[in-house]
Formats: sequence, structure tokens, C-alpha cells
Amino acid sequence: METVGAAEAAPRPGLRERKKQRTRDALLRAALELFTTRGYEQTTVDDIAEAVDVSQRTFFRYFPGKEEAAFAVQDMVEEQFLESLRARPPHEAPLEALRRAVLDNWDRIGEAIMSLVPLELHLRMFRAIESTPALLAAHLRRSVETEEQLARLLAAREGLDVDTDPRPRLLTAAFGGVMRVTGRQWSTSEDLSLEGIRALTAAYLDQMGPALTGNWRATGPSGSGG
Amino acid sequence: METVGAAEAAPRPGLRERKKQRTRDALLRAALELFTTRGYEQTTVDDIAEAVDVSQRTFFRYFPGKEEAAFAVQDMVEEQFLESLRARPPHEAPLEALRRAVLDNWDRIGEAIMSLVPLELHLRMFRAIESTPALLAAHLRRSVETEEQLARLLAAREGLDVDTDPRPRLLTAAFGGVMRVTGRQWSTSEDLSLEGIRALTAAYLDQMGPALTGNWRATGPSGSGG
DNA sequence: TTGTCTTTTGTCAGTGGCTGACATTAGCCT
DNA sequence: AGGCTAATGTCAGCCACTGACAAAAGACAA
Repeated sequence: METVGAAEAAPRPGLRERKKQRTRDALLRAALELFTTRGYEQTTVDDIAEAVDVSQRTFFRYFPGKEEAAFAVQDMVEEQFLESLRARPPHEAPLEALRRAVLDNWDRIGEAIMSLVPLELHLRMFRAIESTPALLAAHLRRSVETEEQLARLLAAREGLDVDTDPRPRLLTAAFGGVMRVTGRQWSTSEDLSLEGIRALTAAYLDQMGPALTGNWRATGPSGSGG
Repeated sequence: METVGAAEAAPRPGLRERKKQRTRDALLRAALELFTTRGYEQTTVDDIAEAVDVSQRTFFRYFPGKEEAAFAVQDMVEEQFLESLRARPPHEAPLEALRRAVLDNWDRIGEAIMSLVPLELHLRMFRAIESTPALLAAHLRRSVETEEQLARLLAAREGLDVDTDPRPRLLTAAFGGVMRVTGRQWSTSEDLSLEGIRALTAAYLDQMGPALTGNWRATGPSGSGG
């Protein structure tokens, strides 16, 4: 409601804005490239800054810290997952909504990733996160934050108070656990593709029930293995 | 099998060893005391060292880093939990064994904690961990490591291969999720006692099933609230 | 075009976690 | 007492990160 009646789709930002965007983009790519080749700990912020030919200080003006650069794409993925869940019709049961939202998201996410960095680079970065203790820790903390938002969303859908009824948080925690195991397994597999992780997600969600009832000796892993 | 036939219970370690133990003990207590009062980020390693009147370098000879000091007691708790699980009779189903092991552990753990630091100090530290992002991240990563060990233990019990059958990891991940929600809820409650967290653990484990089936609107939270 | 305003960037100095190297202290043992 | 070894202190240095200030470099109006 600012410019009156003008079709203000994308009035092409000025040179300044474009330059900023390019710098951020270059920093992000350089960071991921270095993290995934040399390793996260072995990459200094100076290395990244030098690769883009800016000062170290400039890097910190674009990213709060080294870590945040590593998770810039992941940020977007999680954001979009929340949107996927918000888009689920209200009649779906909580776990069903979660399930459909993730799977939906794996179908949609490729485009969004590629608008930031090459898809393959992000997949490699995901692997690096899983295998770097410091990044894994950060990843888990971020996941917990996402789970909290999911819990609040579901509680609202069902008309529950998340502070007096533990079930929403318990569900999203268990769900998050399954996602974590999925991501871990996928990151050590050979099939580093979105289709691969989508299939694994579906398979592991199917296994959650059997895993909990726990009469493991009676039946083998019904469905897919690893 | 070193000293032949000698009743080598506790031949009272020499002065050197005793001094070392005292220094470590003092460092740990000073660290926890400072972390829980001033805050983790607001406490420098120099502060801790100075409080014990040793050099900063000495602190790092006793603890690999600032973080490890914060988790020294937690280390022991997790270790003992694993033992509790190993002690479960083999006929118990996996989830049942986990449940009994945690509850057992909450009954036993008080003694072990008090042999290191005052119980109340550790409980305060647990709170600090939950509310300090950097510590929460570390806590989660450590939890995931514990879950992996739990999964391997259970898989061995049931004669399963943890690398081809996802169910052990899925179970311990879900279980870990419940523990996390429990710890979080407890850390924000008023009842900061071992009995309190034991009761909450039992209640939340009971809620896991209902939370997953997810027909939340039909029934209120059967059992305890928060 | 020029001059002004504002944003972006670089430079510099400093803090805190952490490490390697080397000298010093202090328990230990004959 | 004197030598051996383990614990400690000191010092120099790396890296992530921050505040402060000065130096470019777009944006915009006259």
C-alpha cells in the first residue's frame, strides 16, 4: 500500500543493491565450496573473504558468523517446510499432516535450493553438516527450534495449549527424531539425490510404528531396509 | 592382574594424585558456580582459573574446553544410564527396557551426582544448559551420541543389525525426543528435584502413544498435564 | 557535472577460546 | 641429598568475532 496503483513487481534494484546481492551470493558459494572440500574447521573466515576478495569484516557484515553461512540454504528449506505444513487441510490428523508436508516439501524444494546455490553443492554441504561435530550440534539445535514451531502450529490447528498439553511437543520431537535418522542414513548412502531422501523419508516414517511397538524379533523390518 | 594376590582396594593415592583431584574438583565447582550465577557466556576461562588460583593453561589441562566443564556431571549421568539399560533382563521389549532403565536411573543417580558436586548445583546447571543456546546445541549432540549407543545395545539384544534395520535407531530417536521434551519442561518448572523429573519422565512416556496416534480432539491429555 | 548525503567497505585494535613450546616447580623415589 | 618425572606457569600465536573510525562508492538534487 505504498506506491499508489503502480504495478511494482520488480522495479530492478539499483546498482548498490545488486552489488550487495552478488557479494552475499559469492560469499555463500565460496564458503560452501571451501567447507565441502577442505572441511569446515580447516576453513578460516579469512579464506572465504579472500576467495571473494573482500575483507574479513565484510564477511561478518553479511553473516553473523561462520556457522550461519553453513546453514543459509538450510534456513530456507526449514522455512518452506513450515509453509508446507501450514498449507495442509485442517481435517488431517497431526502426524498425517506432518508426513504429507515433508514429502510435499521434498518435491518442491529443488527449485528453491537451485535459486541460491547449485543443488549438488547443497547436498554435499548437508553431508558435511552431518559429519562435522560442531555443525551437527548447531543443526540439532536448529531442528529443535523448528520442532517447537511445528508443535505450536499443530496445537493451534487442534485447539490445544502447547504449555498444558505435552502431546504436540512429544509428537514433533518423535517426528524430528525420525527425520534426523533419515538424514543421517541418507548422508552416508550413495544415492545423494532429492528423490533418494524423499523415498527414505517415506520408508522410515512407515517404520516408526513398528519400531515403537518393538516386537522386533517376530517380524523383520517390514517394508524397506536401509 | 598386576599386583599379585594383594587386596588392592584403595591404597590411598599419593599427595600428587590427591592434589590433582582437588584441583579438578575445585575447577569444576567454580565453573558450575560461575556458569549458573553469572551465565555461561559471561564467564571466561580466566575467571574460572582465577577463582581456583591456577593459570588458564592449567584449566585446559583438566578440561578440553570450557564446554566440557559444563558437561562433566552430565557425562557421568549418561554413562550410568547406559549401564542401567545393560542391566535390564533380556526378555523385556526394547521400549519397555528403555523406560525401566531411565526410571531406575533417576532413582540411583542422586548419590553419584553428590559425589561430584552438590546436587542442587547440578540441577541448576541443567537449567543453564537448557537455556543457553551454545550449551543446548552441545547437549543435543551428546544426546544423539547416547541414542546411537542405545540403539546398538538394543539391536544387539534383539539380534539385529543396526545398519540394515532402521528400527533400533528410530526407537531411540523417538525415545530421545521424549526425554528432551521432558528435560525441557522440567527445567522451566518450579519443582527442581529428582523426584520431579522422574515423575515427569514416567508421565511423558505414557503420553508418547497417544501423542502419535494423534486423535487429539477426541480425548484430553489422559494422565498428567505439564 | 558537481556537491552532498548515505550506505558499504576497509583498517585497526582488542577480547576470548584454545594450542604448542619451553622453562619452572614440586611430588616421588633411591 | 639428588635425580627423575609429572604438574604448572609463562609466552607467543591462531582464529572467531566486535566496536570504532576513516575511506570509498552509489544515490540524488541542484
